[in-house]
Amino acid sequence: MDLTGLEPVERRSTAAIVADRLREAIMRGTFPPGTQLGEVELATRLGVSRGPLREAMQWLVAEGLLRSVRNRGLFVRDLDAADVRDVYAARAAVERAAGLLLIAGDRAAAVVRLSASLAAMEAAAGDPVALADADHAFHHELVAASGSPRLQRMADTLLVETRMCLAALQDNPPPAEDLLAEHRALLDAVRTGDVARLTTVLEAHMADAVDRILAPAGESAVSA
Amino acid sequence: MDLTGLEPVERRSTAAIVADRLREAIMRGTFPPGTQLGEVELATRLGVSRGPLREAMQWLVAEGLLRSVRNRGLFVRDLDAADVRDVYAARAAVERAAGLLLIAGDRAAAVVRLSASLAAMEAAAGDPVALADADHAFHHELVAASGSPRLQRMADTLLVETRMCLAALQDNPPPAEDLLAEHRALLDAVRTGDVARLTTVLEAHMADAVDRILAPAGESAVSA
DNA sequence: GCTCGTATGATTGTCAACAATCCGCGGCGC
DNA sequence: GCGCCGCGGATTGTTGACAATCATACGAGC
Repeated sequence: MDLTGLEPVERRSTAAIVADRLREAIMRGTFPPGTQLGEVELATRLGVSRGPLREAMQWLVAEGLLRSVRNRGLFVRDLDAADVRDVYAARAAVERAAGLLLIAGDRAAAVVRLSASLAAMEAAAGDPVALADADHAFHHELVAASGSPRLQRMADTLLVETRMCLAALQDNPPPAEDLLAEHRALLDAVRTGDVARLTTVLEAHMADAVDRILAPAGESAVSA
Repeated sequence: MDLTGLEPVERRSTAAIVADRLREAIMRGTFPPGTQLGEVELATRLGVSRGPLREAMQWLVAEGLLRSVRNRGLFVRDLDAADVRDVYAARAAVERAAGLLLIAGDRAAAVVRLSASLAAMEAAAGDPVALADADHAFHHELVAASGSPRLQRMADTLLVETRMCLAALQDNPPPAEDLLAEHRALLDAVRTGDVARLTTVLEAHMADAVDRILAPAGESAVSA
Protein backbone atom coordinates (compact mmCIF):
# COMPACT_ATOMS: atom_id res chain seq x y z
CA MET A 1 0.00 0.00 0.00
CA ASP A 2 0.99 3.54 -0.50
CA LEU A 3 1.48 5.70 2.56
CA THR A 4 2.91 8.67 0.75
CA GLY A 5 2.30 11.86 2.64
CA LEU A 6 0.81 10.05 5.57
CA GLU A 7 3.62 9.77 8.05
CA PRO A 8 4.86 13.31 8.55
CA VAL A 9 2.30 14.19 11.18
CA GLU A 10 4.96 15.84 13.33
CA ARG A 11 3.63 19.16 14.50
CA ARG A 12 6.36 21.70 14.33
CA SER A 13 7.14 23.77 17.36
CA THR A 14 5.77 27.28 17.36
CA ALA A 15 9.30 28.61 17.34
CA ALA A 16 9.89 26.83 14.03
CA ILE A 17 6.68 28.22 12.59
CA VAL A 18 7.56 31.72 13.69
CA ALA A 19 11.04 31.30 12.25
CA ASP A 20 9.56 30.29 8.91
CA ARG A 21 7.23 33.24 8.92
CA LEU A 22 9.98 35.68 9.74
CA ARG A 23 12.33 34.13 7.21
CA GLU A 24 9.70 34.53 4.55
CA ALA A 25 9.16 38.16 5.51
CA ILE A 26 12.85 38.96 5.50
CA MET A 27 13.28 37.14 2.21
CA ARG A 28 10.43 39.01 0.62
CA GLY A 29 11.77 42.35 1.74
CA THR A 30 8.93 43.05 4.15
CA PHE A 31 11.61 43.94 6.65
CA PRO A 32 14.21 45.91 4.73
CA PRO A 33 17.85 45.35 5.74
CA GLY A 34 18.79 47.27 8.83
CA THR A 35 15.29 47.16 10.28
CA GLN A 36 15.12 46.64 13.98
CA LEU A 37 12.82 43.83 15.04
CA GLY A 38 11.22 44.79 18.33
CA GLU A 39 10.33 41.75 20.35
CA VAL A 40 7.15 42.95 21.98
CA GLU A 41 5.67 44.33 18.80
CA LEU A 42 6.44 41.21 16.79
CA ALA A 43 5.24 38.96 19.57
CA THR A 44 1.87 40.67 19.76
CA ARG A 45 1.47 40.82 16.01
CA LEU A 46 2.29 37.15 15.62
CA GLY A 47 0.11 36.20 18.54
CA VAL A 48 2.84 34.42 20.45
CA SER A 49 4.75 35.18 23.58
CA ARG A 50 8.27 36.49 23.66
CA GLY A 51 9.76 33.13 24.61
CA PRO A 52 9.10 31.23 21.38
CA LEU A 53 9.74 34.40 19.42
CA ARG A 54 13.20 34.75 20.90
CA GLU A 55 13.95 31.13 20.06
CA ALA A 56 12.92 31.78 16.50
CA MET A 57 15.11 34.87 16.42
CA GLN A 58 18.12 32.93 17.64
CA TRP A 59 17.45 30.43 14.92
CA LEU A 60 17.64 33.15 12.30
CA VAL A 61 20.73 34.61 13.92
CA ALA A 62 22.34 31.19 13.59
CA GLU A 63 21.48 31.28 9.90
CA GLY A 64 23.09 34.67 9.60
CA LEU A 65 19.91 36.50 8.61
CA LEU A 66 19.73 38.58 11.75
CA ARG A 67 22.40 40.44 13.64
CA SER A 68 22.13 40.47 17.39
CA VAL A 69 23.46 43.45 19.33
CA ARG A 70 23.39 42.95 23.03
CA ASN A 71 20.90 45.11 24.87
CA ARG A 72 20.13 46.91 21.67
CA GLY A 73 18.02 44.53 19.73
CA LEU A 74 17.96 42.40 16.64
CA PHE A 75 18.41 43.85 13.20
CA VAL A 76 17.98 42.50 9.72
CA ARG A 77 21.46 42.07 8.33
CA ASP A 78 22.17 44.30 5.43
CA LEU A 79 24.40 42.84 2.79
CA ASP A 80 27.14 44.92 1.24
CA ALA A 81 28.90 44.21 -2.04
CA ALA A 82 31.34 41.81 -0.37
CA ASP A 83 28.43 39.86 1.07
CA VAL A 84 26.76 39.58 -2.31
CA ARG A 85 29.94 38.17 -3.79
CA ASP A 86 30.33 35.84 -0.83
CA VAL A 87 26.79 34.51 -1.06
CA TYR A 88 27.16 33.67 -4.71
CA ALA A 89 30.62 32.20 -4.26
CA ALA A 90 29.29 29.92 -1.55
CA ARG A 91 26.30 29.03 -3.67
CA ALA A 92 28.54 28.11 -6.56
CA ALA A 93 30.49 25.80 -4.28
CA VAL A 94 27.45 24.14 -2.79
CA GLU A 95 25.50 23.76 -6.01
CA ARG A 96 28.50 22.45 -7.86
CA ALA A 97 28.97 19.78 -5.21
CA ALA A 98 25.28 18.97 -5.35
CA GLY A 99 25.47 18.70 -9.11
CA LEU A 100 28.36 16.27 -8.89
CA LEU A 101 26.52 14.04 -6.45
CA LEU A 102 23.40 14.30 -8.54
CA ILE A 103 25.14 13.24 -11.72
CA ALA A 104 26.75 10.35 -9.93
CA GLY A 105 23.35 9.35 -8.54
CA ASP A 106 19.91 9.15 -10.03
CA ARG A 107 20.39 11.61 -12.84
CA ALA A 108 17.24 10.74 -14.78
CA ALA A 109 14.92 11.52 -11.89
CA ALA A 110 16.72 14.78 -11.29
CA VAL A 111 16.34 15.83 -14.91
CA VAL A 112 12.59 15.22 -14.70
CA ARG A 113 12.20 17.37 -11.62
CA LEU A 114 14.46 20.10 -12.90
CA SER A 115 12.61 20.18 -16.19
CA ALA A 116 9.41 20.80 -14.29
CA SER A 117 11.07 23.60 -12.36
CA LEU A 118 12.36 25.10 -15.57
CA ALA A 119 8.90 24.94 -17.10
CA ALA A 120 7.57 26.77 -14.06
CA MET A 121 10.17 29.46 -14.62
CA GLU A 122 9.17 29.85 -18.24
CA ALA A 123 5.53 30.13 -17.25
CA ALA A 124 6.41 32.84 -14.73
CA ALA A 125 8.63 34.82 -17.05
CA GLY A 126 6.22 37.73 -17.09
CA ASP A 127 6.00 38.32 -13.36
CA PRO A 128 9.33 39.28 -11.78
CA VAL A 129 8.36 38.09 -8.30
CA ALA A 130 6.98 34.79 -9.54
CA LEU A 131 10.07 34.36 -11.67
CA ALA A 132 12.29 34.88 -8.66
CA ASP A 133 10.22 32.31 -6.78
CA ALA A 134 10.58 29.83 -9.61
CA ASP A 135 14.31 30.54 -9.83
CA HIS A 136 14.57 29.88 -6.12
CA ALA A 137 12.65 26.64 -6.51
CA PHE A 138 14.86 25.49 -9.37
CA HIS A 139 18.04 25.81 -7.38
CA HIS A 140 16.36 24.27 -4.36
CA GLU A 141 15.42 21.28 -6.47
CA LEU A 142 18.91 21.06 -7.89
CA VAL A 143 20.41 20.64 -4.45
CA ALA A 144 17.54 18.51 -3.16
CA ALA A 145 18.17 16.06 -5.96
CA SER A 146 21.67 15.52 -4.64
CA GLY A 147 20.21 13.80 -1.60
CA SER A 148 22.63 15.51 0.73
CA PRO A 149 20.88 16.97 3.76
CA ARG A 150 23.84 19.17 4.66
CA LEU A 151 24.28 20.68 1.23
CA GLN A 152 20.54 21.14 1.24
CA ARG A 153 20.54 23.10 4.45
CA MET A 154 23.42 25.28 3.36
CA ALA A 155 21.80 25.95 0.01
CA ASP A 156 18.46 26.89 1.54
CA THR A 157 20.12 29.39 3.82
CA LEU A 158 22.08 30.86 0.96
CA LEU A 159 19.00 31.04 -1.23
CA VAL A 160 17.23 33.13 1.37
CA GLU A 161 20.15 35.52 1.40
CA THR A 162 20.00 35.58 -2.37
CA ARG A 163 16.41 36.72 -2.19
CA MET A 164 17.44 39.45 0.21
CA CYS A 165 19.90 40.70 -2.35
CA LEU A 166 17.29 40.50 -5.07
CA ALA A 167 14.67 42.33 -3.03
CA ALA A 168 16.88 45.41 -3.20
CA LEU A 169 16.58 45.62 -6.97
CA GLN A 170 12.98 44.57 -7.46
CA ASP A 171 12.42 47.89 -9.21
CA ASN A 172 14.50 46.97 -12.21
CA PRO A 173 14.12 43.23 -12.66
CA PRO A 174 16.74 41.32 -14.66
CA PRO A 175 15.93 40.30 -18.23
CA ALA A 176 13.92 37.10 -17.98
CA GLU A 177 15.28 35.63 -21.17
CA ASP A 178 18.89 35.72 -20.02
CA LEU A 179 17.91 34.02 -16.78
CA LEU A 180 16.02 31.29 -18.60
CA ALA A 181 18.86 30.70 -21.01
CA GLU A 182 21.29 30.20 -18.18
CA HIS A 183 19.02 27.73 -16.44
CA ARG A 184 18.49 25.82 -19.66
CA ALA A 185 22.24 25.52 -19.96
CA LEU A 186 22.39 24.32 -16.38
CA LEU A 187 19.77 21.66 -16.96
CA ASP A 188 21.49 20.62 -20.15
CA ALA A 189 24.78 20.15 -18.38
CA VAL A 190 23.05 17.95 -15.83
CA ARG A 191 21.30 15.97 -18.55
CA THR A 192 24.50 15.24 -20.41
CA GLY A 193 26.37 14.60 -17.17
CA ASP A 194 29.15 16.91 -18.21
CA VAL A 195 30.80 17.84 -14.92
CA ALA A 196 33.25 20.32 -16.33
CA ARG A 197 30.55 22.13 -18.25
CA LEU A 198 28.26 22.19 -15.23
CA THR A 199 30.98 23.85 -13.22
CA THR A 200 31.60 26.42 -15.92
CA VAL A 201 27.94 27.21 -16.50
CA LEU A 202 27.24 27.39 -12.79
CA GLU A 203 30.05 29.80 -12.11
CA ALA A 204 29.05 31.93 -15.06
CA HIS A 205 25.49 31.96 -13.79
CA MET A 206 26.61 33.14 -10.38
CA ALA A 207 28.97 35.72 -11.81
CA ASP A 208 26.18 37.11 -13.97
CA ALA A 209 23.88 37.34 -10.99
CA VAL A 210 26.48 39.24 -9.02
CA ASP A 211 26.97 41.63 -11.91
CA ARG A 212 23.25 42.16 -12.25
CA ILE A 213 22.96 43.04 -8.59
CA LEU A 214 26.07 45.16 -8.33
CA ALA A 215 25.69 46.76 -11.73
CA PRO A 216 23.86 49.94 -10.58
CA ALA A 217 27.27 50.78 -9.11
CA GLY A 218 27.06 51.88 -5.53
CA GLU A 219 23.36 52.49 -5.19
CA SER A 220 21.02 50.19 -3.25
CA ALA A 221 22.82 48.17 -0.61
CA VAL A 222 26.49 48.87 -1.12
CA SER A 223 27.57 50.46 2.14
CA ALA A 224 31.05 49.53 3.34
CA MET B 1 48.23 54.78 16.45
CA ASP B 2 47.53 51.11 16.60
CA LEU B 3 44.15 50.01 17.87
CA THR B 4 44.54 46.37 17.07
CA GLY B 5 42.47 44.22 19.36
CA LEU B 6 40.88 47.20 20.98
CA GLU B 7 37.57 47.53 19.23
CA PRO B 8 35.85 44.17 19.63
CA VAL B 9 34.43 44.79 23.08
CA GLU B 10 31.17 43.11 22.19
CA ARG B 11 30.00 40.97 25.07
CA ARG B 12 28.36 37.86 23.79
CA SER B 13 24.89 36.97 24.92
CA THR B 14 24.60 34.22 27.49
CA ALA B 15 22.76 32.09 25.01
CA ALA B 16 25.78 32.22 22.72
CA ILE B 17 28.09 31.28 25.56
CA VAL B 18 25.90 28.38 26.56
CA ALA B 19 25.71 27.27 22.95
CA ASP B 20 29.50 27.26 22.73
CA ARG B 21 29.79 25.27 25.91
CA LEU B 22 27.27 22.70 24.76
CA ARG B 23 28.80 22.49 21.32
CA GLU B 24 32.15 21.79 22.87
CA ALA B 25 30.67 19.07 25.08
CA ILE B 26 28.87 17.41 22.20
CA MET B 27 31.96 17.63 20.05
CA ARG B 28 34.13 16.09 22.72
CA GLY B 29 31.73 13.23 23.21
CA THR B 30 30.72 14.26 26.71
CA PHE B 31 27.17 13.73 25.57
CA PRO B 32 27.19 10.59 23.46
CA PRO B 33 24.89 10.52 20.44
CA GLY B 34 21.31 9.78 21.38
CA THR B 35 21.62 11.31 24.82
CA GLN B 36 18.62 13.25 25.97
CA LEU B 37 19.40 16.73 27.21
CA GLY B 38 17.03 17.54 30.03
CA GLU B 39 16.42 21.24 30.27
CA VAL B 40 16.12 21.64 34.01
CA GLU B 41 19.20 19.58 34.79
CA LEU B 42 21.36 21.37 32.24
CA ALA B 43 20.04 24.75 33.30
CA THR B 44 20.93 24.18 36.93
CA ARG B 45 24.33 22.70 36.10
CA LEU B 46 25.20 25.62 33.84
CA GLY B 47 23.87 28.13 36.31
CA VAL B 48 21.45 29.72 33.88
CA SER B 49 17.72 29.73 33.56
CA ARG B 50 15.76 27.70 31.08
CA GLY B 51 15.13 30.67 28.84
CA PRO B 52 18.64 31.29 27.59
CA LEU B 53 19.31 27.57 27.63
CA ARG B 54 16.44 26.94 25.26
CA GLU B 55 17.72 29.63 22.94
CA ALA B 56 21.10 27.97 22.91
CA MET B 57 19.44 24.65 22.19
CA GLN B 58 17.54 26.07 19.24
CA TRP B 59 20.82 27.41 17.97
CA LEU B 60 22.32 23.94 18.02
CA VAL B 61 19.22 22.48 16.43
CA ALA B 62 19.65 24.97 13.61
CA GLU B 63 23.19 23.70 13.19
CA GLY B 64 21.92 20.16 13.03
CA LEU B 65 23.70 18.97 16.15
CA LEU B 66 20.56 18.37 18.14
CA ARG B 67 17.31 16.76 17.18
CA SER B 68 14.15 18.23 18.62
CA VAL B 69 11.17 15.99 19.27
CA ARG B 70 8.12 17.89 20.33
CA ASN B 71 7.06 17.32 23.92
CA ARG B 72 9.73 14.66 24.26
CA GLY B 73 12.91 16.60 24.51
CA LEU B 74 16.15 17.31 22.73
CA PHE B 75 18.57 14.58 21.80
CA VAL B 76 22.09 14.55 20.51
CA ARG B 77 21.88 13.52 16.89
CA ASP B 78 23.54 10.26 16.18
CA LEU B 79 25.20 9.97 12.83
CA ASP B 80 24.84 6.86 10.77
CA ALA B 81 27.06 5.79 7.91
CA ALA B 82 25.18 7.96 5.43
CA ASP B 83 25.68 10.97 7.65
CA VAL B 84 29.40 10.34 7.90
CA ARG B 85 29.67 10.23 4.14
CA ASP B 86 27.51 13.33 3.86
CA VAL B 87 29.58 15.30 6.33
CA TYR B 88 32.78 14.56 4.50
CA ALA B 89 31.26 15.17 1.09
CA ALA B 90 30.06 18.58 2.25
CA ARG B 91 33.43 19.29 3.80
CA ALA B 92 35.17 18.44 0.57
CA ALA B 93 32.94 20.87 -1.28
CA VAL B 94 33.40 23.69 1.21
CA GLU B 95 37.12 23.27 1.72
CA ARG B 96 37.75 22.99 -1.99
CA ALA B 97 35.92 26.24 -2.56
CA ALA B 98 37.85 27.84 0.27
CA GLY B 99 41.09 26.58 -1.21
CA LEU B 100 40.26 28.11 -4.57
CA LEU B 101 39.49 31.48 -3.04
CA LEU B 102 42.59 31.23 -0.93
CA ILE B 103 44.85 30.51 -3.87
CA ALA B 104 43.34 33.37 -5.79
CA GLY B 105 43.85 35.65 -2.81
CA ASP B 106 46.69 36.12 -0.38
CA ARG B 107 48.30 32.73 -0.77
CA ALA B 108 51.55 33.56 0.99
CA ALA B 109 49.88 34.55 4.25
CA ALA B 110 47.76 31.44 4.14
CA VAL B 111 50.79 29.22 3.70
CA VAL B 112 52.39 30.76 6.76
CA ARG B 113 49.35 30.14 8.92
CA LEU B 114 48.79 26.65 7.61
CA SER B 115 52.43 25.79 8.16
CA ALA B 116 52.03 26.75 11.79
CA SER B 117 48.94 24.59 12.07
CA LEU B 118 50.77 21.71 10.48
CA ALA B 119 53.64 22.13 12.92
CA ALA B 120 51.14 22.01 15.75
CA MET B 121 49.82 18.76 14.37
CA GLU B 122 53.28 17.27 14.20
CA ALA B 123 53.93 18.32 17.77
CA ALA B 124 50.70 16.67 18.88
CA ALA B 125 51.24 13.46 16.97
CA GLY B 126 51.59 11.48 20.15
CA ASP B 127 48.32 12.43 21.79
CA PRO B 128 45.25 11.35 19.79
CA VAL B 129 42.97 13.98 21.29
CA ALA B 130 45.48 16.78 20.81
CA LEU B 131 46.07 15.58 17.27
CA ALA B 132 42.38 15.71 16.54
CA ASP B 133 42.30 19.24 17.94
CA ALA B 134 45.20 20.26 15.75
CA ASP B 135 43.60 18.61 12.75
CA HIS B 136 40.44 20.55 13.46
CA ALA B 137 42.43 23.76 13.76
CA PHE B 138 44.23 23.11 10.47
CA HIS B 139 41.03 22.81 8.50
CA HIS B 140 39.55 25.75 10.32
CA GLU B 141 42.54 27.85 9.31
CA LEU B 142 42.29 26.62 5.75
CA VAL B 143 38.77 27.94 5.40
CA ALA B 144 39.43 31.04 7.48
CA ALA B 145 42.20 31.99 5.08
CA SER B 146 39.66 32.09 2.28
CA GLY B 147 38.11 35.15 3.87
CA SER B 148 34.60 33.92 3.20
CA PRO B 149 32.38 34.22 6.26
CA ARG B 150 29.77 31.88 4.84
CA LEU B 151 32.16 29.12 3.92
CA GLN B 152 33.67 29.66 7.34
CA ARG B 153 30.40 29.13 9.15
CA MET B 154 29.54 26.06 7.12
CA ALA B 155 32.96 24.59 7.69
CA ASP B 156 32.87 25.17 11.43
CA THR B 157 29.53 23.41 11.70
CA LEU B 158 30.80 20.51 9.64
CA LEU B 159 33.99 20.29 11.67
CA VAL B 160 31.99 19.87 14.84
CA GLU B 161 30.09 17.03 13.24
CA THR B 162 33.39 15.56 12.17
CA ARG B 163 34.52 15.52 15.77
CA MET B 164 31.31 13.76 16.72
CA CYS B 165 32.14 11.03 14.24
CA LEU B 166 35.67 10.82 15.53
CA ALA B 167 34.60 10.66 19.16
CA ALA B 168 33.04 7.28 18.41
CA LEU B 169 36.37 5.72 17.52
CA GLN B 170 38.63 7.38 20.04
CA ASP B 171 39.54 3.89 21.25
CA ASN B 172 41.47 3.02 18.11
CA PRO B 173 42.97 6.27 16.85
CA PRO B 174 44.02 6.54 13.22
CA PRO B 175 47.73 6.28 12.36
CA ALA B 176 49.17 9.73 12.97
CA GLU B 177 51.72 9.46 10.21
CA ASP B 178 49.11 8.95 7.48
CA LEU B 179 47.18 11.93 8.73
CA LEU B 180 50.26 14.13 8.72
CA ALA B 181 51.24 13.04 5.26
CA GLU B 182 47.84 13.94 3.89
CA HIS B 183 47.97 17.36 5.46
CA ARG B 184 51.46 17.97 4.15
CA ALA B 185 50.16 17.17 0.69
CA LEU B 186 47.30 19.59 1.25
CA LEU B 187 49.61 22.38 2.30
CA ASP B 188 51.87 21.63 -0.60
CA ALA B 189 49.03 21.91 -3.06
CA VAL B 190 48.13 25.27 -1.58
CA ARG B 191 51.74 26.44 -1.70
CA THR B 192 52.14 25.57 -5.36
CA GLY B 193 48.68 26.90 -6.16
CA ASP B 194 47.81 23.76 -8.03
CA VAL B 195 44.00 23.78 -8.02
CA ALA B 196 43.53 20.41 -9.65
CA ARG B 197 45.93 18.75 -7.26
CA LEU B 198 44.31 20.43 -4.27
CA THR B 199 40.95 19.04 -5.32
CA THR B 200 42.37 15.58 -5.76
CA VAL B 201 44.26 15.56 -2.48
CA LEU B 202 41.33 17.00 -0.59
CA GLU B 203 38.91 14.42 -1.88
CA ALA B 204 41.36 11.65 -1.16
CA HIS B 205 41.80 13.00 2.35
CA MET B 206 38.06 12.99 2.94
CA ALA B 207 37.62 9.56 1.43
CA ASP B 208 40.36 8.18 3.66
CA ALA B 209 38.74 9.69 6.71
CA VAL B 210 35.41 8.11 5.84
CA ASP B 211 37.10 4.76 5.37
CA ARG B 212 38.87 5.07 8.70
CA ILE B 213 35.61 5.77 10.48
CA LEU B 214 33.50 3.22 8.67
CA ALA B 215 36.21 0.58 8.49
CA PRO B 216 35.24 -1.36 11.66
CA ALA B 217 32.26 -2.41 9.57
CA GLY B 218 29.00 -1.88 11.35
CA GLU B 219 30.21 -1.41 14.89
CA SER B 220 30.20 1.96 16.67
CA ALA B 221 27.69 4.37 15.26
CA VAL B 222 26.17 2.63 12.29
CA SER B 223 22.53 2.23 13.21
CA ALA B 224 20.02 2.71 10.43
C1' DG C 1 29.76 77.52 22.81
C1' DC C 2 31.37 73.15 24.18
C1' DT C 3 31.76 69.27 27.18
C1' DC C 4 30.55 66.43 30.92
C1' DG C 5 27.25 64.38 34.09
C1' DT C 6 22.62 62.96 34.98
C1' DA C 7 17.80 61.54 34.27
C1' DT C 8 14.70 59.18 31.49
C1' DG C 9 12.75 56.08 28.32
C1' DA C 10 12.75 51.94 25.94
C1' DT C 11 14.56 47.53 25.02
C1' DT C 12 16.53 43.31 25.96
C1' DG C 13 17.96 39.64 29.33
C1' DT C 14 16.38 36.70 32.86
C1' DC C 15 13.51 34.27 35.88
C1' DA C 16 9.92 31.29 38.20
C1' DA C 17 5.27 29.44 37.74
C1' DC C 18 1.37 27.56 34.88
C1' DA C 19 -0.59 24.64 31.36
C1' DA C 20 -0.39 21.18 27.71
C1' DT C 21 1.39 17.05 26.00
C1' DC C 22 3.22 12.53 25.91
C1' DC C 23 5.28 7.90 27.62
C1' DG C 24 4.88 3.88 30.72
C1' DC C 25 2.31 1.00 33.83
C1' DG C 26 -1.56 -1.19 36.05
C1' DG C 27 -6.27 -2.73 35.79
C1' DC C 28 -10.36 -4.03 33.38
C1' DG C 29 -13.08 -6.29 29.88
C1' DC C 30 -13.25 -9.69 26.23
C1' DG D 1 -4.08 -14.76 27.28
C1' DC D 2 -4.78 -10.50 24.66
C1' DG D 3 -6.04 -5.92 23.81
C1' DC D 4 -8.00 -1.56 25.39
C1' DC D 5 -8.58 2.11 28.65
C1' DG D 6 -7.30 5.25 32.18
C1' DC D 7 -3.99 7.07 35.49
C1' DG D 8 0.51 8.82 37.25
C1' DG D 9 4.90 10.86 36.47
C1' DA D 10 7.85 13.60 33.95
C1' DT D 11 9.08 16.66 30.44
C1' DT D 12 8.48 20.29 27.41
C1' DG D 13 5.92 24.49 25.78
C1' DT D 14 4.28 28.85 27.07
C1' DT D 15 3.33 32.81 29.67
C1' DG D 16 3.79 37.10 32.26
C1' DA D 17 6.43 39.89 35.24
C1' DC D 18 10.93 41.54 37.15
C1' DA D 19 15.67 43.30 36.77
C1' DA D 20 19.69 44.88 34.19
C1' DT D 21 21.53 47.42 30.48
C1' DC D 22 22.03 50.86 27.04
C1' DA D 23 20.88 55.00 23.98
C1' DT D 24 19.08 59.49 23.99
C1' DA D 25 17.97 64.12 25.61
C1' DC D 26 18.43 67.64 28.82
C1' DG D 27 20.77 70.78 31.92
C1' DA D 28 24.82 72.36 34.70
C1' DG D 29 29.54 73.74 34.70
C1' DC D 30 33.64 75.61 32.48
